Amino acid sequence: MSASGSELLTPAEAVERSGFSLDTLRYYERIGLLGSVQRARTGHRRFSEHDLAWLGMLRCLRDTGMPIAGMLRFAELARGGDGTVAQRLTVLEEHDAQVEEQLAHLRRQQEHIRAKIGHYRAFLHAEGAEPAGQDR
Amino acid sequence: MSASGSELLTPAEAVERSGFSLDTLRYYERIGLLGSVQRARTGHRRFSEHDLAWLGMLRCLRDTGMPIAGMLRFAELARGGDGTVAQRLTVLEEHDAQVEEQLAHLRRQQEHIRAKIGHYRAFLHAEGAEPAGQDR
DNA sequence: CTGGCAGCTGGAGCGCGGTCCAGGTCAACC
DNA sequence: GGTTGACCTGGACCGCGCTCCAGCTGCCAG
Repeated sequence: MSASGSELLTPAEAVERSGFSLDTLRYYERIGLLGSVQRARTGHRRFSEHDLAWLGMLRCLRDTGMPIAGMLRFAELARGGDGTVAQRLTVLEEHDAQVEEQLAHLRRQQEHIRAKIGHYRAFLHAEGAEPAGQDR
Repeated sequence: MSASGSELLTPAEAVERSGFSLDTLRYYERIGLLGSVQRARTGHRRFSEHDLAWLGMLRCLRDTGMPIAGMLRFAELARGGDGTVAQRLTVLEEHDAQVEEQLAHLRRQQEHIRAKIGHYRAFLHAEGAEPAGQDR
């Protein structure tokens, strides 16, 4: 706890830097995704760089489709300290595999979309070249 | 029993082939994503191959993150016939671009996850090699 | 004739992930 | 002293995309 007392961010700054809304930050704290945010004397939150880094991790997990329950599990492990690193590693490895699957699935579906696009283009091309009837 | 002068599928068959639940098929029909499914005399649905193909398209759009409202718009265009092909093409092209963004974003986030995994591995490695140290 | 089963309908309910709101506290500035 | 503005809290509410349910019909097997 040696931090230079000045590295703390106001809620507004944390919103800006994390990209989460203030409501979401409060929500995450409430459900335990974000532990023990410091407070100013007034009761206002003060986010540390550490908090911000953790929020970056949460964003990453969230954006790759991990549900809140999963993030919560990860958060609890993280609170468990160094002893849980192996478990956290496992969680991330499994999640990484799921992300890989997502990517593959997305690419496959994208191919279908592109095939359809090609089909539509061909149709329009044919129609333009051979105006079978009336325009417009 | 390849009866099938008409190739119509029962609800159960449609569920199996489309991968959507029966409730979802009914829901899609209700909200207008799936127009005019035929009925047997008993009132039971009979899905055509055409319906199944359309459901495939819907799955593709849904799985790539298009919201129901977007699919609905696409469905309405599709019901509009050949005259809407150009608009449908535009919709799909835009959607394809969004899928591309999703892919890029997912890949970026995956890199972060992998970096973290690397970090954890390094930690475990160091700990295993040099068990006496305390850190933090 | 009797069951059982597949499917029907309209409508209520759910899980997720936030988002919004009323009512209040402090600090600072005019 | 008064007003503004950032932030606080607990709890209600929301939009999405289904999912479930009660109560019913019709068909086929035994």
